[in-house]
Amino acid sequence: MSSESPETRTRILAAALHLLETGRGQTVRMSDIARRAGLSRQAVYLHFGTRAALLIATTLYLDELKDVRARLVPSRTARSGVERLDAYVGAWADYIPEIRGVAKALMAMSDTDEEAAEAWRKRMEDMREGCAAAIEALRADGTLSPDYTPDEATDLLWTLLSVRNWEHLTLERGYAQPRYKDLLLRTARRLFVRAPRSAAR
Amino acid sequence: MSSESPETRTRILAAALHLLETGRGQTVRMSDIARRAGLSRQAVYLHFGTRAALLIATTLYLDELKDVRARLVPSRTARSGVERLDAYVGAWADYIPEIRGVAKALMAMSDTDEEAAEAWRKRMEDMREGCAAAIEALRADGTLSPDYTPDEATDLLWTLLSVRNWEHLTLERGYAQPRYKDLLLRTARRLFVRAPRSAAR
DNA sequence: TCCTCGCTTGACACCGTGTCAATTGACTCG
DNA sequence: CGAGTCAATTGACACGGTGTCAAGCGAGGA
Repeated sequence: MSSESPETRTRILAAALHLLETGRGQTVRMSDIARRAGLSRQAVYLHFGTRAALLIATTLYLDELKDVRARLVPSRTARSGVERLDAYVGAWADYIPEIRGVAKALMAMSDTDEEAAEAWRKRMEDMREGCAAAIEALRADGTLSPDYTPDEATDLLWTLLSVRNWEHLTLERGYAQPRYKDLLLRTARRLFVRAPRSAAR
Repeated sequence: MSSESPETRTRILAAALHLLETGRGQTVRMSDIARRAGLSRQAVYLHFGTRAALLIATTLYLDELKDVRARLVPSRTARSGVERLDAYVGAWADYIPEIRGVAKALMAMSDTDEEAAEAWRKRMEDMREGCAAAIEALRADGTLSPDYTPDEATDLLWTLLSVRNWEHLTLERGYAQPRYKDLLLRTARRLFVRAPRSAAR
Protein backbone atom coordinates (compact mmCIF):
# COMPACT_ATOMS: atom_id res chain seq x y z
CA MET A 1 0.00 0.00 0.00
CA SER A 2 2.05 2.87 -1.27
CA SER A 3 -0.61 5.44 -2.09
CA GLU A 4 -2.74 5.58 1.02
CA SER A 5 -3.02 9.25 0.09
CA PRO A 6 -2.70 11.10 3.34
CA GLU A 7 -1.83 13.93 1.01
CA THR A 8 -5.34 13.99 -0.39
CA ARG A 9 -6.62 14.33 3.12
CA THR A 10 -4.23 17.19 3.64
CA ARG A 11 -5.39 18.81 0.44
CA ILE A 12 -8.95 18.70 1.69
CA LEU A 13 -7.94 20.17 5.02
CA ALA A 14 -5.98 22.93 3.34
CA ALA A 15 -8.93 23.75 1.12
CA ALA A 16 -11.31 23.84 4.05
CA LEU A 17 -8.95 25.94 6.10
CA HIS A 18 -8.45 28.41 3.31
CA LEU A 19 -12.15 28.83 2.71
CA LEU A 20 -12.97 29.08 6.39
CA GLU A 21 -10.32 31.67 7.07
CA THR A 22 -10.47 33.84 3.99
CA GLY A 23 -14.21 33.79 3.57
CA ARG A 24 -14.78 34.79 7.14
CA GLY A 25 -18.48 35.03 7.69
CA GLN A 26 -19.15 33.33 4.40
CA THR A 27 -20.88 30.01 4.57
CA VAL A 28 -18.61 27.22 3.38
CA ARG A 29 -20.39 24.30 1.80
CA MET A 30 -18.95 20.84 1.54
CA SER A 31 -19.13 21.18 -2.22
CA ASP A 32 -17.07 24.38 -2.05
CA ILE A 33 -14.36 22.58 -0.15
CA ALA A 34 -14.45 19.65 -2.53
CA ARG A 35 -14.18 21.87 -5.58
CA ARG A 36 -11.23 23.76 -4.18
CA ALA A 37 -9.52 20.49 -3.30
CA GLY A 38 -10.09 19.31 -6.85
CA LEU A 39 -12.23 16.41 -5.68
CA SER A 40 -15.83 15.36 -5.77
CA ARG A 41 -18.07 16.07 -2.83
CA GLN A 42 -18.33 12.40 -2.06
CA ALA A 43 -14.57 12.05 -1.88
CA VAL A 44 -14.62 14.48 1.01
CA TYR A 45 -17.26 12.37 2.71
CA LEU A 46 -15.09 9.32 2.19
CA HIS A 47 -12.24 10.90 4.12
CA PHE A 48 -14.25 12.70 6.76
CA GLY A 49 -17.59 11.14 7.44
CA THR A 50 -19.39 14.34 8.28
CA ARG A 51 -19.09 18.06 8.05
CA ALA A 52 -18.50 18.20 11.77
CA ALA A 53 -15.62 15.80 11.45
CA LEU A 54 -14.03 17.88 8.74
CA LEU A 55 -14.36 21.09 10.75
CA ILE A 56 -12.79 19.57 13.82
CA ALA A 57 -10.00 18.02 11.80
CA THR A 58 -9.41 21.38 10.18
CA THR A 59 -8.96 23.17 13.46
CA LEU A 60 -6.56 20.47 14.59
CA TYR A 61 -4.69 20.80 11.33
CA LEU A 62 -3.78 24.36 12.14
CA ASP A 63 -0.30 25.03 13.30
CA GLU A 64 -2.01 26.68 16.15
CA LEU A 65 0.83 27.36 18.46
CA LYS A 66 2.81 29.15 15.80
CA ASP A 67 -0.18 31.19 14.82
CA VAL A 68 -1.02 32.06 18.36
CA ARG A 69 2.50 32.76 19.46
CA ALA A 70 2.73 35.75 17.17
CA ARG A 71 -0.11 37.33 19.07
CA LEU A 72 0.87 36.51 22.58
CA VAL A 73 2.75 39.66 23.46
CA PRO A 74 0.10 42.08 24.67
CA SER A 75 0.41 45.74 23.99
CA ARG A 76 2.63 47.42 26.57
CA THR A 77 1.54 50.86 25.51
CA ALA A 78 -2.08 50.49 26.56
CA ARG A 79 -2.61 52.68 29.56
CA SER A 80 -6.05 52.35 31.07
CA GLY A 81 -7.68 49.12 32.08
CA VAL A 82 -10.18 49.59 29.33
CA GLU A 83 -7.50 50.07 26.75
CA ARG A 84 -5.73 46.96 27.88
CA LEU A 85 -8.93 45.00 27.70
CA ASP A 86 -9.54 46.45 24.31
CA ALA A 87 -6.13 45.54 23.01
CA TYR A 88 -6.53 42.09 24.42
CA VAL A 89 -9.94 41.56 22.95
CA GLY A 90 -8.78 42.90 19.62
CA ALA A 91 -5.80 40.59 19.45
CA TRP A 92 -7.73 37.51 20.45
CA ALA A 93 -11.08 38.32 18.94
CA ASP A 94 -11.17 35.25 16.75
CA TYR A 95 -10.40 32.96 19.63
CA ILE A 96 -12.55 34.38 22.36
CA PRO A 97 -16.13 33.44 21.55
CA GLU A 98 -17.73 31.94 24.59
CA ILE A 99 -14.72 31.11 26.63
CA ARG A 100 -16.98 30.21 29.46
CA GLY A 101 -19.36 28.44 27.15
CA VAL A 102 -16.60 26.06 26.25
CA ALA A 103 -16.16 24.99 29.82
CA LYS A 104 -19.88 24.42 30.07
CA ALA A 105 -19.85 22.41 26.88
CA LEU A 106 -17.12 20.21 28.25
CA MET A 107 -19.04 19.69 31.44
CA ALA A 108 -22.16 18.85 29.50
CA MET A 109 -20.24 16.32 27.48
CA SER A 110 -18.92 14.59 30.53
CA ASP A 111 -22.48 14.13 31.65
CA THR A 112 -23.70 12.51 28.49
CA ASP A 113 -20.82 10.64 26.93
CA GLU A 114 -18.18 9.55 29.38
CA GLU A 115 -15.93 7.94 26.82
CA ALA A 116 -15.81 10.94 24.53
CA ALA A 117 -15.31 13.23 27.48
CA GLU A 118 -12.33 11.18 28.60
CA ALA A 119 -10.77 11.40 25.16
CA TRP A 120 -11.22 15.13 25.17
CA ARG A 121 -9.86 15.54 28.67
CA LYS A 122 -6.81 13.64 27.52
CA ARG A 123 -6.48 15.84 24.50
CA MET A 124 -6.87 18.97 26.59
CA GLU A 125 -4.23 17.68 28.94
CA ASP A 126 -1.82 17.14 26.06
CA MET A 127 -2.58 20.57 24.78
CA ARG A 128 -1.90 22.04 28.16
CA GLU A 129 1.57 20.55 28.15
CA GLY A 130 2.14 21.98 24.72
CA CYS A 131 1.05 25.37 25.98
CA ALA A 132 3.41 25.21 28.92
CA ALA A 133 6.28 24.41 26.55
CA ALA A 134 5.37 27.25 24.21
CA ILE A 135 5.13 29.71 27.05
CA GLU A 136 8.45 28.54 28.39
CA ALA A 137 9.96 29.24 24.97
CA LEU A 138 8.41 32.68 24.98
CA ARG A 139 9.77 33.38 28.45
CA ALA A 140 13.22 32.23 27.38
CA ASP A 141 13.04 34.55 24.41
CA GLY A 142 12.17 37.38 26.72
CA THR A 143 9.11 38.07 24.58
CA LEU A 144 6.59 37.08 27.22
CA SER A 145 4.95 40.12 28.67
CA PRO A 146 6.18 40.66 32.25
CA ASP A 147 2.53 41.21 33.21
CA TYR A 148 2.04 37.49 33.21
CA THR A 149 3.76 34.75 35.10
CA PRO A 150 4.44 31.65 33.01
CA ASP A 151 1.64 29.84 34.81
CA GLU A 152 -0.83 32.60 34.13
CA ALA A 153 0.18 32.78 30.50
CA THR A 154 -0.15 29.03 30.17
CA ASP A 155 -3.64 29.23 31.58
CA LEU A 156 -4.58 31.90 29.09
CA LEU A 157 -3.11 30.16 26.11
CA TRP A 158 -4.68 26.88 27.00
CA THR A 159 -8.09 28.40 27.45
CA LEU A 160 -7.85 30.21 24.18
CA LEU A 161 -6.72 27.15 22.27
CA SER A 162 -9.53 25.15 23.81
CA VAL A 163 -11.86 27.71 22.42
CA ARG A 164 -10.19 27.50 19.06
CA ASN A 165 -10.95 23.83 18.98
CA TRP A 166 -14.44 24.20 20.23
CA GLU A 167 -15.73 27.26 18.57
CA HIS A 168 -16.92 25.39 15.53
CA LEU A 169 -18.80 23.07 17.80
CA THR A 170 -20.25 25.51 20.26
CA LEU A 171 -21.12 28.14 17.75
CA GLU A 172 -22.03 25.77 14.97
CA ARG A 173 -20.40 28.23 12.71
CA GLY A 174 -20.89 27.57 9.05
CA TYR A 175 -24.03 25.53 9.29
CA ALA A 176 -26.23 28.35 8.14
CA GLN A 177 -27.38 28.32 4.61
CA PRO A 178 -26.23 31.23 2.48
CA ARG A 179 -29.61 32.59 1.57
CA TYR A 180 -30.17 33.62 5.19
CA LYS A 181 -27.40 36.17 5.00
CA ASP A 182 -29.11 38.11 2.23
CA LEU A 183 -32.50 37.74 3.78
CA LEU A 184 -31.08 39.19 6.95
CA LEU A 185 -29.78 42.29 5.28
CA ARG A 186 -32.83 42.79 3.14
CA THR A 187 -35.30 42.46 5.96
CA ALA A 188 -33.36 44.15 8.70
CA ARG A 189 -34.59 47.64 8.15
CA ARG A 190 -38.28 47.06 7.57
CA LEU A 191 -39.19 44.38 10.04
CA PHE A 192 -39.29 46.53 13.12
CA VAL A 193 -42.44 48.24 11.94
CA ARG A 194 -43.81 45.31 10.10
CA ALA A 195 -47.53 44.70 10.57
CA PRO A 196 -49.07 41.26 10.41
CA ARG A 197 -49.68 40.33 6.81
CA SER A 198 -53.37 39.73 6.99
CA ALA A 199 -54.83 37.52 4.30
CA ALA A 200 -53.27 39.12 1.24
CA ARG A 201 -55.01 40.41 -1.91
CA MET B 1 -59.97 47.66 15.02
CA SER B 2 -59.94 46.81 18.69
CA SER B 3 -58.01 43.55 18.66
CA GLU B 4 -54.93 44.37 16.63
CA SER B 5 -53.23 41.95 19.01
CA PRO B 6 -49.87 43.50 19.76
CA GLU B 7 -50.10 41.20 22.73
CA THR B 8 -49.90 38.16 20.50
CA ARG B 9 -46.69 39.54 19.07
CA THR B 10 -45.40 40.02 22.57
CA ARG B 11 -46.37 36.47 23.47
CA ILE B 12 -44.33 35.20 20.54
CA LEU B 13 -41.37 37.31 21.53
CA ALA B 14 -41.57 36.12 25.12
CA ALA B 15 -41.73 32.52 23.98
CA ALA B 16 -38.74 32.97 21.69
CA LEU B 17 -36.76 34.76 24.36
CA HIS B 18 -37.50 32.10 26.92
CA LEU B 19 -36.44 29.29 24.63
CA LEU B 20 -33.34 31.07 23.41
CA GLU B 21 -32.17 31.93 26.91
CA THR B 22 -33.10 28.83 28.88
CA GLY B 23 -32.23 26.30 26.21
CA ARG B 24 -28.81 27.78 25.74
CA GLY B 25 -27.04 25.79 23.08
CA GLN B 26 -30.25 24.05 22.18
CA THR B 27 -31.53 24.66 18.71
CA VAL B 28 -34.78 26.56 18.76
CA ARG B 29 -37.09 25.82 15.88
CA MET B 30 -39.81 28.11 14.70
CA SER B 31 -42.30 25.39 15.57
CA ASP B 32 -40.95 25.27 19.13
CA ILE B 33 -41.55 28.96 19.53
CA ALA B 34 -45.00 28.70 18.05
CA ARG B 35 -45.98 25.85 20.33
CA ARG B 36 -44.81 27.68 23.42
CA ALA B 37 -46.71 30.78 22.35
CA GLY B 38 -49.81 28.67 21.89
CA LEU B 39 -50.00 29.48 18.19
CA SER B 40 -49.48 27.75 14.90
CA ARG B 41 -46.16 27.98 13.13
CA GLN B 42 -47.72 30.04 10.39
CA ALA B 43 -49.05 32.58 12.86
CA VAL B 44 -45.46 33.31 13.81
CA TYR B 45 -44.60 33.79 10.15
CA LEU B 46 -47.55 36.16 9.82
CA HIS B 47 -46.14 38.39 12.54
CA PHE B 48 -42.47 38.11 11.70
CA GLY B 49 -41.79 37.25 8.14
CA THR B 50 -38.65 35.22 8.74
CA ARG B 51 -36.70 33.55 11.45
CA ALA B 52 -34.08 36.26 11.17
CA ALA B 53 -36.73 38.90 11.77
CA LEU B 54 -37.98 37.14 14.85
CA LEU B 55 -34.49 36.80 16.28
CA ILE B 56 -33.71 40.45 15.80
CA ALA B 57 -37.03 41.50 17.25
CA THR B 58 -36.38 39.25 20.20
CA THR B 59 -33.07 40.86 21.04
CA LEU B 60 -34.66 44.27 20.80
CA TYR B 61 -37.45 43.10 23.05
CA LEU B 62 -35.01 42.53 25.85
CA ASP B 63 -34.87 45.09 28.55
CA GLU B 64 -31.21 45.06 27.81
CA LEU B 65 -29.99 47.91 29.88
CA LYS B 66 -31.56 46.56 33.03
CA ASP B 67 -30.14 43.15 32.36
CA VAL B 68 -26.71 44.46 31.66
CA ARG B 69 -26.59 46.93 34.48
CA ALA B 70 -26.64 44.16 37.06
CA ARG B 71 -23.36 42.92 35.65
CA LEU B 72 -21.53 46.14 35.14
CA VAL B 73 -19.65 46.30 38.41
CA PRO B 74 -16.44 44.39 37.82
CA SER B 75 -14.81 42.42 40.57
CA ARG B 76 -12.64 44.64 42.72
CA THR B 77 -11.01 41.72 44.43
CA ALA B 78 -9.27 40.35 41.36
CA ARG B 79 -5.56 40.95 41.77
CA SER B 80 -3.52 40.01 38.75
CA GLY B 81 -4.17 41.19 35.24
CA VAL B 82 -5.11 37.68 34.30
CA GLU B 83 -7.61 37.46 37.09
CA ARG B 84 -9.19 40.72 36.10
CA LEU B 85 -9.47 39.56 32.53
CA ASP B 86 -10.88 36.35 33.77
CA ALA B 87 -13.50 38.04 35.92
CA TYR B 88 -14.36 40.32 33.04
CA VAL B 89 -14.70 37.55 30.56
CA GLY B 90 -16.72 35.49 33.00
CA ALA B 91 -19.17 38.28 33.71
CA TRP B 92 -19.66 39.19 30.06
CA ALA B 93 -19.24 35.82 28.50
CA ASP B 94 -22.65 35.82 26.90
CA TYR B 95 -22.11 39.21 25.33
CA ILE B 96 -18.56 38.95 24.11
CA PRO B 97 -18.63 36.75 21.03
CA GLU B 98 -16.79 38.45 18.23
CA ILE B 99 -16.73 41.96 19.52
CA ARG B 100 -14.46 42.84 16.68
CA GLY B 101 -16.47 40.77 14.27
CA VAL B 102 -19.41 43.03 14.91
CA ALA B 103 -17.54 46.05 13.75
CA LYS B 104 -16.48 44.19 10.65
CA ALA B 105 -20.03 43.10 10.01
CA LEU B 106 -21.21 46.69 10.25
CA MET B 107 -18.53 47.79 7.85
CA ALA B 108 -19.42 45.03 5.43
CA MET B 109 -23.03 46.04 5.55
CA SER B 110 -22.23 49.60 4.72
CA ASP B 111 -20.56 48.31 1.60
CA THR B 112 -23.47 46.31 0.34
CA ASP B 113 -26.66 47.93 1.50
CA GLU B 114 -26.36 51.62 2.20
CA GLU B 115 -29.91 52.13 3.29
CA ALA B 116 -29.89 49.33 5.83
CA ALA B 117 -26.51 50.42 7.07
CA GLU B 118 -27.85 53.93 7.65
CA ALA B 119 -30.76 52.59 9.66
CA TRP B 120 -28.39 50.58 11.78
CA ARG B 121 -26.00 53.42 12.28
CA LYS B 122 -28.94 55.46 13.49
CA ARG B 123 -29.99 52.72 15.81
CA MET B 124 -26.47 52.35 17.15
CA GLU B 125 -26.35 56.08 17.73
CA ASP B 126 -29.57 55.95 19.72
CA MET B 127 -28.25 53.07 21.68
CA ARG B 128 -25.11 54.94 22.46
CA GLU B 129 -27.10 57.76 24.01
CA GLY B 130 -28.98 55.22 26.07
CA CYS B 131 -25.70 53.78 27.22
CA ALA B 132 -24.39 57.16 28.26
CA ALA B 133 -27.54 57.75 30.29
CA ALA B 134 -27.31 54.36 31.96
CA ILE B 135 -23.68 54.87 32.83
CA GLU B 136 -24.46 58.28 34.24
CA ALA B 137 -27.06 56.67 36.47
CA LEU B 138 -24.53 54.09 37.59
CA ARG B 139 -22.01 56.80 38.34
CA ALA B 140 -24.57 58.74 40.35
CA ASP B 141 -25.35 55.60 42.33
CA GLY B 142 -21.70 55.22 43.07
CA THR B 143 -21.89 51.68 41.69
CA LEU B 144 -19.69 52.34 38.71
CA SER B 145 -16.28 50.85 39.22
CA PRO B 146 -13.71 53.63 39.75
CA ASP B 147 -11.52 51.77 37.26
CA TYR B 148 -13.54 53.25 34.47
CA THR B 149 -14.30 56.81 33.53
CA PRO B 150 -17.89 57.35 32.39
CA ASP B 151 -16.72 57.66 28.82
CA GLU B 152 -14.79 54.44 28.96
CA ALA B 153 -17.70 52.63 30.54
CA THR B 154 -20.06 54.00 27.92
CA ASP B 155 -17.77 52.69 25.22
CA LEU B 156 -17.72 49.29 26.80
CA LEU B 157 -21.43 49.09 27.36
CA TRP B 158 -22.21 50.24 23.86
CA THR B 159 -19.87 47.73 22.32
CA LEU B 160 -21.32 44.95 24.38
CA LEU B 161 -24.88 45.85 23.56
CA SER B 162 -24.02 46.04 19.90
CA VAL B 163 -22.75 42.54 20.20
CA ARG B 164 -25.89 41.50 22.00
CA ASN B 165 -27.91 42.71 19.05
CA TRP B 166 -25.64 41.20 16.50
CA GLU B 167 -24.61 37.93 17.92
CA HIS B 168 -27.58 36.13 16.52
CA LEU B 169 -26.74 37.56 13.15
CA THR B 170 -23.00 37.20 13.11
CA LEU B 171 -22.92 33.80 14.69
CA GLU B 172 -26.07 32.57 13.03
CA ARG B 173 -26.80 30.91 16.29
CA GLY B 174 -29.74 28.59 16.21
CA TYR B 175 -29.68 27.84 12.53
CA ALA B 176 -28.09 24.47 13.02
CA GLN B 177 -30.30 21.48 12.88
CA PRO B 178 -30.48 19.42 16.06
CA ARG B 179 -29.18 16.18 14.68
CA TYR B 180 -25.76 17.75 14.16
CA LYS B 181 -25.29 18.15 17.89
CA ASP B 182 -25.51 14.44 18.50
CA LEU B 183 -23.51 13.58 15.45
CA LEU B 184 -20.83 15.87 16.76
CA LEU B 185 -20.57 14.15 20.08
CA ARG B 186 -20.78 10.68 18.65
CA THR B 187 -18.16 11.22 16.01
CA ALA B 188 -15.78 13.42 17.93
CA ARG B 189 -13.63 10.73 19.44
CA ARG B 190 -13.18 8.41 16.48
CA LEU B 191 -12.77 10.70 13.55
CA PHE B 192 -9.21 11.73 14.19
CA VAL B 193 -7.95 8.30 13.27
CA ARG B 194 -10.65 7.53 10.80
CA ALA B 195 -9.51 5.83 7.63
CA PRO B 196 -11.21 6.35 4.31
CA ARG B 197 -14.21 4.06 4.07
CA SER B 198 -13.28 2.20 0.94
CA ALA B 199 -16.16 0.71 -1.02
CA ALA B 200 -18.03 -1.04 1.77
CA ARG B 201 -19.07 -4.67 2.00
C1' DT C 1 -76.50 39.48 7.42
C1' DC C 2 -72.27 40.24 5.46
C1' DC C 3 -67.45 41.41 5.79
C1' DT C 4 -63.12 41.85 7.82
C1' DC C 5 -59.33 39.91 10.01
C1' DG C 6 -56.47 37.06 12.87
C1' DC C 7 -55.51 32.61 12.87
C1' DT C 8 -55.83 27.71 11.41
C1' DT C 9 -54.79 23.35 8.68
C1' DG C 10 -52.39 21.06 5.19
C1' DA C 11 -49.60 20.85 1.50
C1' DC C 12 -45.43 21.99 -0.88
C1' DA C 13 -40.71 24.03 -2.85
C1' DC C 14 -36.03 24.78 -1.62
C1' DC C 15 -31.48 23.40 -0.40
C1' DG C 16 -27.40 21.64 2.24
C1' DT C 17 -26.20 17.45 4.60
C1' DG C 18 -25.53 12.73 4.56
C1' DT C 19 -26.23 8.00 2.08
C1' DC C 20 -26.18 4.56 -1.41
C1' DA C 21 -25.15 1.86 -5.70
C1' DA C 22 -22.74 1.16 -9.63
C1' DT C 23 -18.70 2.38 -12.29
C1' DT C 24 -13.92 3.77 -13.62
C1' DG C 25 -9.14 3.51 -13.63
C1' DA C 26 -4.71 2.81 -11.68
C1' DC C 27 -1.78 -0.05 -9.18
C1' DT C 28 0.09 -4.52 -7.18
C1' DC C 29 0.67 -9.28 -7.01
C1' DG C 30 0.22 -14.08 -8.43
C1' DC D 1 -1.34 -11.03 -18.38
C1' DG D 2 -5.38 -11.33 -15.60
C1' DA D 3 -7.37 -10.81 -10.77
C1' DG D 4 -8.04 -8.19 -6.97
C1' DT D 5 -7.83 -3.93 -4.48
C1' DC D 6 -8.92 0.65 -3.62
C1' DA D 7 -9.42 5.64 -4.25
C1' DA D 8 -12.41 8.33 -6.45
C1' DT D 9 -16.25 9.14 -9.61
C1' DT D 10 -21.27 10.02 -11.19
C1' DG D 11 -25.97 10.24 -10.18
C1' DA D 12 -29.66 9.62 -7.47
C1' DC D 13 -32.12 10.05 -3.20
C1' DA D 14 -33.95 10.70 1.97
C1' DC D 15 -34.11 13.97 5.60
C1' DG D 16 -35.58 18.08 7.93
C1' DG D 17 -36.05 23.12 8.96
C1' DT D 18 -37.29 27.33 6.60
C1' DG D 19 -40.35 29.84 4.01
C1' DT D 20 -44.76 29.93 0.85
C1' DC D 21 -49.36 29.28 -0.63
C1' DA D 22 -54.40 28.34 -0.70
C1' DA D 23 -58.48 27.62 1.43
C1' DG D 24 -61.23 27.79 5.38
C1' DC D 25 -63.00 29.11 10.03
C1' DG D 26 -65.01 31.89 13.61
C1' DA D 27 -65.76 36.06 16.29
C1' DG D 28 -66.78 40.84 16.32
C1' DG D 29 -68.41 45.14 14.09
C1' DA D 30 -70.95 47.77 10.33
